[in-house]
Amino acid sequence: MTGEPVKKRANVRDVARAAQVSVATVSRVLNGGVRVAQPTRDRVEAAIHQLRFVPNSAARAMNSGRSRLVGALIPTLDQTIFARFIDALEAELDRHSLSLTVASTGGDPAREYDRAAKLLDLGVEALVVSGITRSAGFEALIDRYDVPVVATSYHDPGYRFPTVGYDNAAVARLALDHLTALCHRRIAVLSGPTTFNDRTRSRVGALGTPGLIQMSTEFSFAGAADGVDRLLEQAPDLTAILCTSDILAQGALARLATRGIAVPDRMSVIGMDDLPSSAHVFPTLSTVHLPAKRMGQHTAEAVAAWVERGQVPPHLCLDAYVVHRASTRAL
Amino acid sequence: MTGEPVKKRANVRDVARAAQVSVATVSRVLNGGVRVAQPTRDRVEAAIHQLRFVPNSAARAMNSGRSRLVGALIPTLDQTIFARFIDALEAELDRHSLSLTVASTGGDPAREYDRAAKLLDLGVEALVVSGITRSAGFEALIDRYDVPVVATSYHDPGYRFPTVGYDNAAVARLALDHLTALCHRRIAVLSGPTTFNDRTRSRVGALGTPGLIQMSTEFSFAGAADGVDRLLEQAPDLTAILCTSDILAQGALARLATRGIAVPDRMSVIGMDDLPSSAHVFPTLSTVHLPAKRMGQHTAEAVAAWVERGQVPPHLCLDAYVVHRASTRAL
DNA sequence: ATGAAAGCGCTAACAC
DNA sequence: GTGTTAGCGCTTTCAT
Repeated sequence: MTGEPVKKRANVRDVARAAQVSVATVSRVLNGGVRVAQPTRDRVEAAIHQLRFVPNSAARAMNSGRSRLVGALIPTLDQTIFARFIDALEAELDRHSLSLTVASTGGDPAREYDRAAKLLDLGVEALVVSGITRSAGFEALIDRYDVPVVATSYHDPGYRFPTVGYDNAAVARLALDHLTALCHRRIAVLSGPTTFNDRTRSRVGALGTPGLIQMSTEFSFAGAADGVDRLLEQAPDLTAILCTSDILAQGALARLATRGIAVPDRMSVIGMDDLPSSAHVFPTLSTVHLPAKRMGQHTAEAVAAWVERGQVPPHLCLDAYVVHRASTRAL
Repeated sequence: MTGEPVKKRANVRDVARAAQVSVATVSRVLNGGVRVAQPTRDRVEAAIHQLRFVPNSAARAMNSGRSRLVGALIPTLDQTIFARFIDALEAELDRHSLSLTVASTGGDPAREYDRAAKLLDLGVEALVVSGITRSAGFEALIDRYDVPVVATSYHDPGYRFPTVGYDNAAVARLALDHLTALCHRRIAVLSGPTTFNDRTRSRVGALGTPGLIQMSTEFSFAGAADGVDRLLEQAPDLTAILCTSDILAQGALARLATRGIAVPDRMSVIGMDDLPSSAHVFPTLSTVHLPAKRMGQHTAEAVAAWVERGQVPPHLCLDAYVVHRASTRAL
């Protein structure tokens, strides 16, 4: 058996030969910018198509120092609000010919550090992270690799890395104002754990009004159900529950329904996030709209401007607003 | 100003020099396998730590032909069931030191082709796709790059690429059997669009029982609401609605609540997917559990075995089962 | 405008 | 066991 001539992928050399030019010229037409005579360029392009040539991205990355890879460190994909963000981020990065590599951290700074290191070793050109709480070594890591970092889901002009997100404290106040404007006074705040979660912490922290009952539970539907039970036991005369996320609010809604407590007649409920489902649960959920999709797009723009043109993006505060639906009403 | 000596990243050569060995030896300790004398290895490792050496992955990829990158083409991240899958896939791939690069296709084969081509150019070692419907050129593309492909969310032993998923037809029948066992006879099937979606098509197709009313709507809460309205108009004597996904079922539940139709007293509703939220909506949703998380783990294992050891994975059918909750009951 | 040639950082033959 | 050396496929000076 004569070994069949394994048809290898064409490389610049093959293209150069076919187009009767040098590899440098091939490289020039590959990467725009430089001027190449039209006839020459045509010949090269013909050869590229004919040989089905596709530049090897590892080789390209090695020489140019550009991997066209962006890494995203998210607490979890398994949560609508982050998934929406990532979905939009990916779509927009693609428009800049950048690919998105994801890594989940479980919201744990130590894991974030590990995964960041791996992503950096992989050669990502930029990192997208969530919130502003970092592990100790993170900044040193970034300094070492000298790579752009954009922090999301949070707006903090004082943060070392550019932030693209919302003012979580303001978001919480928006929800509270909505309830107080509806004359509610006996209000409870139902939140997820604040450990490791600066977004939740900011939201809860902004609600330091005396008279508010705070309740922290596991971040899940089940957690919300449990939280509602404990809340009702502790303060039977409650008239409104402010949840720091729609997941919690939806869980609370379901629990209240089970317990036969009419919403909004006997209890008002408001969430934050404005998940797509929130407009369709029963009763439809009043909430603070957070532009996760736009955040993904803006983040992609910020990253692209930074890696493509070296423009460090400004901090960006996306605005949130209350969506008044059926789960809240005036007392 | 004398240009500050920009401290470049150390490379194998630097390590070799520091450890007083050759680059080949450094490479050997970097990639296990070959035997290196312990004292030598110790010296090399010391040098690596001291110089904070991290192998350049582009260079490594170029020489070894291994990028350690896996690409996933999903219809959308912005849907819990896919997000859960990706979350698990990513976590498990990480355990094999593989990174996950995602690309969303919107469920459109043409876009899938485009994104696949980009991912392949990027140098991914394997591709994870959803379902078994591919664009015309897809297979040719795969042949050209000769890269492993694993199809998910679908089990079809006859498919060209290994599938890891569930038997969608059986899943649908499970739901139908549940309803008929509860003596329901006037049953409607509410599904999303079947164009481009072979999973939905299989589910609906398996339900060819005469007497079933089929209704296709947009895949969303709003679509479900609309579908319920049309269904009720068309067949007021309906006693059960079988939805091809929990999203649709939850939308139906909300709509029925709005219309004052008691579930399950006047209408039973069953979904498919078993989203985490389904156990907590009101009433809790009966559904067919689909192991999205386990699918992610198995898919990662299949991919890893293939790229690491050349083992083409077998088709895998994960089992689904009915979860009987409060939204269905016997007539 | 184009070509020649020098690497980029690493792996893998092949030698000793 | 360890070292030498030749590339991998591309980008990038530097000539011409």
